[in-house]
Amino acid sequence: MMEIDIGEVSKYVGKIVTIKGWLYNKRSSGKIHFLIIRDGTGYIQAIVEKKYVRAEIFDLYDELTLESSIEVTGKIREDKRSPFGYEMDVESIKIVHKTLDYPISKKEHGVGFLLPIRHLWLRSKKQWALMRLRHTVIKAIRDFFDSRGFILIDAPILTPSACEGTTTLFETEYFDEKAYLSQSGQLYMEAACMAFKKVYCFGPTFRAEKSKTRRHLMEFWMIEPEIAFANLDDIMELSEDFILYIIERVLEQRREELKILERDISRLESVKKPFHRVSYTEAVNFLHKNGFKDFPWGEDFGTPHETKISEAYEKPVIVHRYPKEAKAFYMKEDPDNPDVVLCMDMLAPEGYGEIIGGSQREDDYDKLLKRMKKLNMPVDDYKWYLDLRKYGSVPHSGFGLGLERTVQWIAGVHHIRETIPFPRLLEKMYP
RNA sequence: UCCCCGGUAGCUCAACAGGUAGAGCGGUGGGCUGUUAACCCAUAGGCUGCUGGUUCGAGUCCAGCCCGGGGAGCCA
Repeated sequence: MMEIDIGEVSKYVGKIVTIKGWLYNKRSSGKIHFLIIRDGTGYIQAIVEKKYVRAEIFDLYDELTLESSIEVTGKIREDKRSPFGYEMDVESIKIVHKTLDYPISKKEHGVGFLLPIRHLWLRSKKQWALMRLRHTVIKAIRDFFDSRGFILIDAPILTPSACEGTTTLFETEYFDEKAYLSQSGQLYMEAACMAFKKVYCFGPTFRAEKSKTRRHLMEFWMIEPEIAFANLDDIMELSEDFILYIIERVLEQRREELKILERDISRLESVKKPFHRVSYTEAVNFLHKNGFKDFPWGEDFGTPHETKISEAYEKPVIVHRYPKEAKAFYMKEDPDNPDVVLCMDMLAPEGYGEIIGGSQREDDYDKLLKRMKKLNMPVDDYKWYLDLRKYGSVPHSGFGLGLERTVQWIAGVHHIRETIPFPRLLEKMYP
């Protein structure tokens, strides 16, 4: 008997095949039973009619509980009445393992209930769609950089000190030394781009901030490209192409999943080049006219400000050239205005917040050293980083994209915790 | 750390102005030959988060505590 994946069912119309999976739902009208089966690759409705199958097969319906693992054999048929377009006329059913008291029912559940059973929640249809979407976003990210000649350079996860010095880090032990879980691979990418020109890293990132919002995770995945001889304009351009590439791929390959997620696809289709670009100063003027008339120039934007700015546009918006004092030490001063630095943030539309943060890096040894000293940074720990400005320093730029924030926006889900298989939340890491 | 909201059946929620604790789903038993979170009938299931207070009477009002949620800060 031919065994198939449900995802390939359209190739087997008229054939008798076996499907191995789990019972997702069942319904009955007495002499006809409907079994909704999922196997991880898709969903199909299987029909068990009393007049066509042996009594012991027909009666198995009563024993079948939701999420029991089963093997079903029958003929595949196209049928508009099926919620999935295809059906199987069942000839035989084998119960592999009978599930008792599966906790997730067909009605809605709250997160307090679902999070501790994330290992089971992943089987639900919305989570199925989300993880498949996430997979495609990751694949698109790798293909984008690969197709443009970038080299993947993995950054270390155990690091001796903070990269940016602002966020709280997870501390651990490295033999007799203190070590921290990486909060960014950027500094290492700066070293790597001097060896490979165009590089990127894609790995987990850890931030021990006590953030308790629907946009924060303690552990998330970040993609950080870094390019030698690139300036701020170059990476703004790159970030646009990058986001467009991801959106196009998702629209091409994940229509079904977006439908399950009830995503308004027109919002994604309207994302076209060029994105809106505004300077920090222009954004502050905008805020002054839109409900934040006392916002002081020089302060970093908070969430309400970012939301206000992003809601003014139907596409992502890039805000560039923030005040120097509000930004990280490594950002290059704007030669046209020493109060601002050559940096950029990309804000997703619909209030999903910052998905990209990037900058041109300070490439002047003396200026960087002076800045680090002014901020009381442990300069000795950064000797290797300063070396990059000592031996053939060049202008270089890069940015970081938050994978889960991007998936959250594309999928249109309310909370970021659903965009990663096993979310690490504030004081919560089970399962 | 601060602010706001919540905690009632296994789950999701209701209970007006303080007056015997309710529904849907899930469970159990029965029915139905095209169901779409199927539906119909019957049935079991409760220390209303905890402690104390006000009251003839508290799920409801008050105080304290515990737990959960999401918002600020910080960021992707």
